[in-house]
Amino acid sequence: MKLTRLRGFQDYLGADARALGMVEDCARAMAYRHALNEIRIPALERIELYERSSGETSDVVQKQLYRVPRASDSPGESDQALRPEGTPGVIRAYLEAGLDRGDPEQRFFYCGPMFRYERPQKGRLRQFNQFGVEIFGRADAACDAELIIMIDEFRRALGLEVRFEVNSLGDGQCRPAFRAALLEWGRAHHAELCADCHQRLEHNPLRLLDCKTDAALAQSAPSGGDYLCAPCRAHFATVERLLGVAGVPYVVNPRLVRGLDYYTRTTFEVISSAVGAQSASVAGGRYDGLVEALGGAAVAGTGFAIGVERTALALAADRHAAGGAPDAAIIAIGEAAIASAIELARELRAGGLRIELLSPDRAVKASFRRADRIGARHALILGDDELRAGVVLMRDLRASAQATLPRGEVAAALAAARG
RNA sequence: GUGAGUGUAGCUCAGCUGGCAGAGCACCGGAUUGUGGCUCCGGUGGUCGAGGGUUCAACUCCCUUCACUCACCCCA
Repeated sequence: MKLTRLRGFQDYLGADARALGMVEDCARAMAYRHALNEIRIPALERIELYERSSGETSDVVQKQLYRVPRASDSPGESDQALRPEGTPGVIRAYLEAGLDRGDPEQRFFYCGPMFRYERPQKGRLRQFNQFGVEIFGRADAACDAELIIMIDEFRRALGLEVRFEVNSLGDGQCRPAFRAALLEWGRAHHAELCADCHQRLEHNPLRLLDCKTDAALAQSAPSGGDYLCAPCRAHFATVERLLGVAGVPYVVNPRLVRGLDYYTRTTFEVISSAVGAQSASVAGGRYDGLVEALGGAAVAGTGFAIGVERTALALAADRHAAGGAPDAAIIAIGEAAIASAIELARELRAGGLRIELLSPDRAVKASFRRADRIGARHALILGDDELRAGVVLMRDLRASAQATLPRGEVAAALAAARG
């Protein structure tokens, strides 16, 4: 029996871990600029929360939920699950704080791990991180546009080339007609549809539109845009106009759909190439019916979630290859020098420098090799001679030059070398 | 849940028609007793995923199984 990580769970080391940190840092900076407030919510919630937001019969609740027992000695039916996404938990917290009746307009962001029991593939793990934004109490199209513009700023900061796809799903007024038209079309073409589409016809007719088996056939299906009512049409037109003014490079994809009824109007995804088939690195949209469906007041909602790992996959390697390297590695030689080296390290770190104190057990030659290996810009040698004279031997490992400096001048010299 | 591909050193991989288990990188040491990278020399490191079968002989062929990867499904 080997102790390996579980299927669908991942370790991140070195540059891979730095890439995730970079994505999260960038997203936090974006959230700060847009005056969003952090919300921290539990990873474990009642299963009922997800049953009510996604539907008891949905695949998500039926098959993909990580159900956990209350305690190891209480077998039987579990009523709690690890969160598969952030939105229901955020709404639950929003309602529990009474904000829907007190102060309904709220702007939140959150970041953390989500869990879905699925077959892993590229860009799809059983534990993954999402950076999410949820805005409540804003029904206007400007809010939808600003969310997409926010993501555009985020991806530009990371230097990512992506494609924005947007669509409008309509609302309770106009969607039923579209759905009915799709059903009718599906029944008329029943013989031509693939086996998967026969399932979709029963459970989720909107998904007929993104069939991969016969994309040409799906093209001939009714298009949602033709069924939008006047208010939905106006809303979407405003979103498009504002995106155009902001210079967001988007395309309208009429086949971009969501399965559940509380999704309304604007929906969007950010598509990254080089991520594999799971190419949507950000997904979001308007969900005006969801707060009410979870027992709150009729408050509009809109938001998105960034897939942190998927975004990191799309990052160019050179964006995060460096960054872990210390300004200096300290090599202490001899018993007396160790305490002094620790003190030197403290002084330098206090000045904001990145310092690694190497093991004094290693041979000097091996210490230099180590300093080089971890990418240290400098090696600082502290032995009996230097100790006596109150100096440090500072070697520039890139330039292969070295000089003896008074201890007090080392920090400034290292900072200067940072450039 | 379905399909395909891949499992050999820490990593990336080679291994022919079945005949001694290999390379590069990494790591450790030496050439250089307080000086890295480059070079040279040496060394550590193997359940060939696992189990079974065929054979004088299996990393190699056959069966089973497990794991990983990609894709489908799904994607709230």
